[in-house]
Amino acid sequence: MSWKIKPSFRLGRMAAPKDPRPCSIADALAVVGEKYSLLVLREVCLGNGRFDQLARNIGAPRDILATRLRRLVDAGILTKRVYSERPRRFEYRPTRAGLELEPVLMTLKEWGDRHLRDGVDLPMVVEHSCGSELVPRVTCRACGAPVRHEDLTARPQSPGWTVAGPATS
Amino acid sequence: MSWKIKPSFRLGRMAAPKDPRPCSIADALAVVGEKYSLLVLREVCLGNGRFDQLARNIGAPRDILATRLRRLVDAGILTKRVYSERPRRFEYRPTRAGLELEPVLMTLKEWGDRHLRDGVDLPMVVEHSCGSELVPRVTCRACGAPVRHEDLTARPQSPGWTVAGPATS
DNA sequence: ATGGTGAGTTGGAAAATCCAACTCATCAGT
DNA sequence: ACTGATGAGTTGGATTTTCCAACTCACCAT
Repeated sequence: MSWKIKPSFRLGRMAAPKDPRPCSIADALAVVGEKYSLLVLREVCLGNGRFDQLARNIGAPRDILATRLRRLVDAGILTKRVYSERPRRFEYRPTRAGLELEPVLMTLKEWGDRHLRDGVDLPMVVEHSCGSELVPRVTCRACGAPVRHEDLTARPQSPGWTVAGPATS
Repeated sequence: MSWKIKPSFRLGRMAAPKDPRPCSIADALAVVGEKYSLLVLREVCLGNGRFDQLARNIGAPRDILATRLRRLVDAGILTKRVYSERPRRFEYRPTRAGLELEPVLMTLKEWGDRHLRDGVDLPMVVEHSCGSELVPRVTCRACGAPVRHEDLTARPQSPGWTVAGPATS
């Protein structure tokens, strides 16, 4: 019998690392990127923080929901608090860090409103304290201009970052 | 032998619908919420649109990556274009809709920078055309104020939306 | 004693992911 | 002509997650 040499060993090719880039996007997704996690946050931000409400409103299997809640509490995004002793009942609420994810949710919602709404059912309306409907816009903190792809340049200063220059279709 | 009656039938309890809420966040996540999808978008926005680059930079299994790319192309977020006949080679690029997800990415990145960076490896820097480092901020389009949870009120006008009032930890 | 609610847990089936290796076409070097 | 490399995937099998319905446990109401 003859041996087939593993191609990986023919030349000492390095094993590919899992996520080569030190990236806050990847890290954030590792925390809130699993299925249902952001929907949990949506509900919790709306004040619907009880297990059964969450299961119903999100449509998530109860066991999965339970593990997501554990994870989000561990990650410091949610807190679990007792709202009734005897019978013991709990409620999940967003922490500060959790609330600060709301802009992400709103930005995603706005994208969905523009690209995915079919005209049949209207998007939910969120009202801003200024009196008008909230249409979130992502701006540059320094100059205040809306963020558009054309205005961005990635600077690969941390090692592990290589870019090929801006891309447009 | 005695029958155990399914509790679901004891009282005519309605089967729980999958996602009861008509929600743009849920819809958006159905498109870009699967594992790796947003990382693909990150790379593609950086101009790294080739299969092997994507696989390396993201650390995704090649088969999964292939199905994600198909999905993102189908959803109109990416286009696949030939950059070389003979040998036939392809490249993925963001569409307009894809580019418009970049603010979501940047907002997520900013959250990660603030909450997840450990000080060991620095966050990647994105430069805005105004000259300073981009720190994205989500604002209300109407009044320009930064979006904070305290200033938001959900108006459940579409059916299926019930909220319990704002929540804070 | 029976039923209901809230917050989960359990067990088994179904689906998705992971991984290394394989394909196929083409080019580059010797 | 052969050997090796590159790009863009595909394939088969093991592992991990998800899904689902039912079950638990504690308490309250009738």
